[in-house]
Amino acid sequence: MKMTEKYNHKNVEPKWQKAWEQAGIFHAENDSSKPKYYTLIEFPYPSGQGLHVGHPRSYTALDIVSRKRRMQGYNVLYPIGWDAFGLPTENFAIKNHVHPKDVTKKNVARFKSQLQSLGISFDWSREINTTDPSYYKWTQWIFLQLFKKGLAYKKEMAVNWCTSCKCVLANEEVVNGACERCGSEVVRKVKSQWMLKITAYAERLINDLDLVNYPDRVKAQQKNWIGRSTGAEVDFTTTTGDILTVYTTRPDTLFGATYMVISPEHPIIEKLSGVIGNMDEIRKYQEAAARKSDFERTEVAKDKTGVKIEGVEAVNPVNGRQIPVFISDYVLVSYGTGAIMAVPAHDTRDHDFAVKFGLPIIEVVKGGEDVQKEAFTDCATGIMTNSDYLDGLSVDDAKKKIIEKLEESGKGKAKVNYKLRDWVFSRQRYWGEPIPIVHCPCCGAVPIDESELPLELPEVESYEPTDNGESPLAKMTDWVNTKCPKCGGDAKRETDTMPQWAGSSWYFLRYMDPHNDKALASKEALDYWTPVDWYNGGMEHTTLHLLYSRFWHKFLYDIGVVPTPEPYAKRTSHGMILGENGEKMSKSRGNVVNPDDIVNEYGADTMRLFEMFIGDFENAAPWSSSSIRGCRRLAERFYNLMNIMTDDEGIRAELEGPVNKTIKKVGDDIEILKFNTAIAALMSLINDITATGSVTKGELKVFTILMSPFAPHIAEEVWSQAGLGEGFVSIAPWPEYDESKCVESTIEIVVQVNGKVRDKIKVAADIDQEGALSQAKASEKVQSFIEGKNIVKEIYVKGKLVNIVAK
RNA sequence: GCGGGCGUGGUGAAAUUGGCAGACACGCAAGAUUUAGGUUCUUGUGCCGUAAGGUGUGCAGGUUCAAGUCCUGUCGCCCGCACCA
Repeated sequence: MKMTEKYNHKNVEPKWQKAWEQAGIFHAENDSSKPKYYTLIEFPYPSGQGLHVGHPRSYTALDIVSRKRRMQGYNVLYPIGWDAFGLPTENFAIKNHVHPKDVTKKNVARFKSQLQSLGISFDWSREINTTDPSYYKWTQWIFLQLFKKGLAYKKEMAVNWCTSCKCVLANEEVVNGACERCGSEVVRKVKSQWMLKITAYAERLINDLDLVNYPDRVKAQQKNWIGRSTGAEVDFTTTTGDILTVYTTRPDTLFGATYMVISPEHPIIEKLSGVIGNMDEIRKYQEAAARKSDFERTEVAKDKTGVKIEGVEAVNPVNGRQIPVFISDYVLVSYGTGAIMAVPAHDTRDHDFAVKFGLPIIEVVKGGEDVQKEAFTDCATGIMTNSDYLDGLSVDDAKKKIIEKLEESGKGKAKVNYKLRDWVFSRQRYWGEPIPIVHCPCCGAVPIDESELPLELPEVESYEPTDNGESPLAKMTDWVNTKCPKCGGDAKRETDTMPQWAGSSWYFLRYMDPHNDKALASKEALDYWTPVDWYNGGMEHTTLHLLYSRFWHKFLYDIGVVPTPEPYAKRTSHGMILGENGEKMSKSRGNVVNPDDIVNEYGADTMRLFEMFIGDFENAAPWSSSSIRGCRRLAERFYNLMNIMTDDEGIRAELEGPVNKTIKKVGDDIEILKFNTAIAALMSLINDITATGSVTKGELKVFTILMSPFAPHIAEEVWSQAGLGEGFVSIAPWPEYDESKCVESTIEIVVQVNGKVRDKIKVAADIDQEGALSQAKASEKVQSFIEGKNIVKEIYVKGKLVNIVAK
């Protein structure tokens, strides 16, 4: 027997990476008779820090799936690219006086070599980069289509302004009143901004969640974010004869409305300024509210403030009662109509306000405690009262009836509202896709001709954002000054750029046909590959990227570009890898693990095995520098099996059960993301094999195939050194298991007396109840526990246990 | 406040329809071989107890022959949203 050398990952891993690349075995075919399978991971942002150990967790998981699919005979597309526009690169470029393009190039090169050292079976021939003009040409093209359909529009509005990035942020990018990226304060600023009408798709973005296989938590979070609510709009007439429309989800409580509140920005205030008696006071309140940042405005939520509008009252349309109108910043101008009817008896916020301002509280739903003390908000159980024709009805019935009445009288109607806002799409920065629009004094906003795409970023001297909130592009007069595509007159280019989310909203389509210069992808490619079969990514993208890209995809579906209403058939999410101390990895905490060090010390296979073994894939898991050795041991024990290999091509009888069970277990577990238990099963099998002191060639062959998705380099090495088969194990057929071999002929069943385990007996697998019970009762141990007692009941669970209940 | 999730050994974690709690690892202990910087192998390892046995999945109840799993209550932690009418 020839002793193999000690396993050396430093030689083996690069060797096979090169061999795979040369043979092109991971290239997806656009023209294939095989069934297709499209696996996708969120393409990375090539940051200056290099790869994080978190990246490979997701990439390895879908690599395992992709490799298994190839072995099962699928034509697999598992692509990779770079989401490379964005602020960190731009900020680095500014600081170091280099072009963001060069920074990106360098970062991409580093990421690429790091990823390639992990042996992930990406199809590198389809690599894309969002900052490549041949790519962003199509990002701009999609924008133009959105513009043409009226879904991209410019609007003067209060936006989130990051004081440090000097840039507008989408609502989704503001976290607790601070910039998601840099943590600086975000203030409101009125600016003219490009917007995308994602709200037009709100209903479909909710409903079509039924068409896809996403985790419930992802669906719930998206629904929550879109925030659909049903209710009614009700018109209140003011004593000045104006109409004040409110939105309410509780039209049933209309008889309990004792005052109204409008937001400080409500336009009716200006309209009535001549009539309002205390305009000075109102203005003061408006100014104070405007000065507050989002953060303060929500943080100071506990104590309600407001001012009563003197000289104007509103009339409740159902009972003609006159009620006062207040302004208060607890009512948001951006939601509903910016005005509410206040029902303090049945809304805690209204209750707080009413108590503070001494306003009447009228109970209209019976069933609570004293509404003077606390609002009764549980609408499921209550019965209407003090509400004229609604009295005695349930809340649900009352809602229906009042809406009917309002619609009859023309004073209101049923209405659905969403929390989702339109997407603020402008950024006042350099390193993004230029928005392909020209502003003409005569024609307004005019799209540039599609033949002019891509509209490339001009070279600029300085990327510094300007203090007045304009993009650095605004200083490029040569570029900015142009002719109107419509009338030919002097005009100026739009100088804002698109947000980082633009390029990632459709990138999965480009992978299908990445070099196409006639279309974002050919129709044939789109028809063949769409939808993505399995998309894995982080939970943090649920309300940003995932929602945005679903929106774009639905739009592309509507204009006939893509063949499916949803981009991703199945979505899964990985948990974070934490530092060894259980905290999030960060430089400041000093708990960062560099993947390069791990690959260098233990090898990519060990790194892959460990990241999959570390815990439940969907939950966060702390890194452990000692546990990783267990995975290295598995790799070495696997390699050393070659030392005890016999020429027998078969599988020995005593290992048929374990081998077949492991094939089943590993295969099944990969499908449900249980990589940790799949690896545990492989460990068990190698324990069983080594316990016999030898391994047959046939056994090693199966074991090597099962190992190869997890530890592909070492599997390839064993495959070749031991002469287990032709070609690459990476594309060898996935083994079938024999169900009949998975069941043992004799099994051990547990014998309980009164629910406590007293003995275990070996019986034939097909034993019947009588046989099992009589054998159980024959056990000495069992007898000692039932002696002198009456057997009241006997339970037999087939193949599992016997329970004897004795008193 | 709303939505989602979690709580199991010294550690990471396993556990179809309720059916042997702790698979598989890490760590630790003892032993063997042996390399003398971390190797490999064997055995043991939830807790109490020499043992028989008892006990044990955040806590308190309940259903059941049988509960980590189902039900009720409660405590603690994490994530997302949040004055959304």
